[in-house]
Amino acid sequence: MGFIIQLSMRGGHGIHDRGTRRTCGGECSDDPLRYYERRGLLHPSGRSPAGYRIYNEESLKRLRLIRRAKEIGFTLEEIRGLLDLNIGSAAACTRVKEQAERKLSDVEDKMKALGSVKKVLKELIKACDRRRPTEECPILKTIEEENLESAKKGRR
Amino acid sequence: MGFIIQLSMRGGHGIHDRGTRRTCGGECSDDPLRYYERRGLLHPSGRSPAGYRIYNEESLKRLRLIRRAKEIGFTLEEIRGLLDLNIGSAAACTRVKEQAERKLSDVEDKMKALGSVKKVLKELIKACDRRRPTEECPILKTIEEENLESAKKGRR
DNA sequence: ATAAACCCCATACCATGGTATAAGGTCAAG
DNA sequence: CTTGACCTTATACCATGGTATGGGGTTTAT
Repeated sequence: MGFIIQLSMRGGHGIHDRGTRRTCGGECSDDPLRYYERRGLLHPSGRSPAGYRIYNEESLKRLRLIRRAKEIGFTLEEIRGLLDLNIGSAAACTRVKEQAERKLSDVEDKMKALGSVKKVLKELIKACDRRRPTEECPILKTIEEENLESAKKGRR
Repeated sequence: MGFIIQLSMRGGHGIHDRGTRRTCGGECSDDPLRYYERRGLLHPSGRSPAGYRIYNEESLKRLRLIRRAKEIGFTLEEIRGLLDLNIGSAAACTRVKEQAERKLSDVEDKMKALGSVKKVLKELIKACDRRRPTEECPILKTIEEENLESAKKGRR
């Protein structure tokens, strides 16, 4: 029924070859998987008689979801929250959407903060170009004086 | 000559009052100062006979520079680099400007990446609104399938 | 049957920017 | 001359998302 995703690489026992790296079917490296398990994001569907983790198609789907969500910018904690909503249920949709909206507003905040920073940096660089040869560095001089409240407010 | 910036707050010895917080002239709390010292960013100009750190006006200027630069988004390592260029010297200006330009390009990369993420999130939320009541959550469904190469490429 | 290649677990370590704690020394006021 | 508030040091801990190491068991190919 279940199949064993090809896992690890960081051989055990003594002087084994430790340089090699393998991925589970090209899907991911071993340790993050265990790390996700510790964090409560992904549990194997069972264990083989020898104690090896067995993952099924459902786990694989979960894993893909985890990695997509991570790319989108959700933290592992947030992803755990999403997964805990019970993926299949239509009722969870509203809460998932709320999460996505929160994340969207986070992203917008971060972009705004970065925007202020960008403006400051551009001004600093321009000041450098206006500098006369004997003057001291206007970037450092400006950084010392500048009031960056705008940039600070942009932060979340 | 030198003066002692009012430092700490997290009293020592036993059952002292540990709740109070004081700042060095309203400038900063104690421990970050020591942390910057360990990281090589800010050194006291000397020590009092009892071994207390003594900071002068120059240190204070450096400290303000550190904090501004941090707001702009430089890491402590980068700031150490800036400070090592020898602030006063006009010759350092070119290198400082180069750093600022690198940082600007970092910031632009990050904004681009966030832009992709934002687009994806908006699409997901819209998909939710189009959902018929019996359907399962389109966000989770989409996350499972979505190819986010564009978002990945935007990363630095 | 033996070695390579893989798995298990527990623990420690990485960077980042600090905060918290313990166990003391110093200093000024009362 | 004691008390409280401040300073010193060293070390451990926080979150975040993992990677590395050591010591051992299993499975597979030759």
